[in-house]
Amino acid sequence: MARPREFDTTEAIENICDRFWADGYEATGITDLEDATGLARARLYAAFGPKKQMLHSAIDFYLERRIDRIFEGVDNGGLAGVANFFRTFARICRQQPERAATGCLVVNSVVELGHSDPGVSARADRYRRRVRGAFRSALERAAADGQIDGDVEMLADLAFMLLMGLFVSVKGGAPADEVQRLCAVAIQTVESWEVAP
Amino acid sequence: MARPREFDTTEAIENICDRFWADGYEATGITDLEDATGLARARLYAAFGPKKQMLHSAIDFYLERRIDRIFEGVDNGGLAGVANFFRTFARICRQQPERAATGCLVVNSVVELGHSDPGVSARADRYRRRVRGAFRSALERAAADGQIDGDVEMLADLAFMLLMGLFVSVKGGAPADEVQRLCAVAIQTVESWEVAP
DNA sequence: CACATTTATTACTGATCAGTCAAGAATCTC
DNA sequence: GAGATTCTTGACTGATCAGTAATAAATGTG
Repeated sequence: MARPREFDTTEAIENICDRFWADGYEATGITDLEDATGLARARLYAAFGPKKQMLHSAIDFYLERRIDRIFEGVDNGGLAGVANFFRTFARICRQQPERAATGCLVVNSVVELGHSDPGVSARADRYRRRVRGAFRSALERAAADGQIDGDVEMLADLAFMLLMGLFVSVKGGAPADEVQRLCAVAIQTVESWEVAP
Repeated sequence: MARPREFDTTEAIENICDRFWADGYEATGITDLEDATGLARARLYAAFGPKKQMLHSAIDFYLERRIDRIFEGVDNGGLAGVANFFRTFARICRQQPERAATGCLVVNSVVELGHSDPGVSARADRYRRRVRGAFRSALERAAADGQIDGDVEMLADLAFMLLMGLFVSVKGGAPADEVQRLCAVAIQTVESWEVAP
């Protein structure tokens, strides 16, 4: 045991996460992270390692504290869980357009860095499995309840692609009405999978 | 009139385009562009302006010589035009996975830079209109021929989101079999829009 | 209290970044 | 051929980049 750390590393990672999320990896300098955390660069390096590793930690935080929490609500929600997810997405785009315009940290990172960084790629894999897995679980439940009768695997892939389409559109600064229209299409599509009772 | 330029600007832009396409905006240095074009930096600046403007020119080239040409084949192709587009996409992912993994220059740029750069945003708008417009034209033709009977606007949005989902997935280094599965889902989805004759 | 260990602070690296400047070379018009 | 104009060349900026070294301060254990 020795001198204790004077700051909360989780809180710092959260701020680092928000910065990378908003500005991207290359465009975010260590100086920006100093501003975001209020910590001198040497403290950041001592606590989190080099910049790439800071991104990895940021993505880990994002997966645990954002993605997991959001998709817990989808896992067992049946068809409504999937539809409500897209409804919530639409509402956030309406109510917090600035926040929505940051898109998704994982999507942003992986599109920026491609498969050049194995650490990011591995986390992108986890992300895809988690998101698609949540849709699949929800749809399996829906199928078990006789709510839908399509190919669950295929519909899960479809929902995943719809979500990626939304992320790209909002991040690309598509006008609000276009985003709402795309959301409506996603919601209608999901709802159309329900068989007549 | 004075001393003529000794190099082909279009050819240079094509090489610049390929570099930005493969590596992204921030990760591409002027030195990389010198390597890609064989031109000294001062010549690049004299011919194309600052780096952001080089990206703009690169995207313009991309829209004209890649996007336009690809989607000319979709515009009047009816439902088969849309389905064949996704089939071609799947084939490229199979035959030229390296090339496919670069995704789409516009999507990459807009996800990396967000709506911070108006020049990129404007080009992203043009891109969305062109791509979605091609899908819509094709589907309108299909509707006129009685091949489909759904809401053309909605289906065009859907096709657009599917394509974005594919771009994100391939760029993110999704395994080949997963990419093929996603492509198959996109193709099946489009084909499912056809009404029984 | 002394020692070992870790963190905090400050200043400082060399490298690389985008972008420029000045001088020479090639082409045009007259 | 003279002069104006543009392009080419190569060296050169200051700024910023990620990352570090050295020292001081704070804790635990003996």
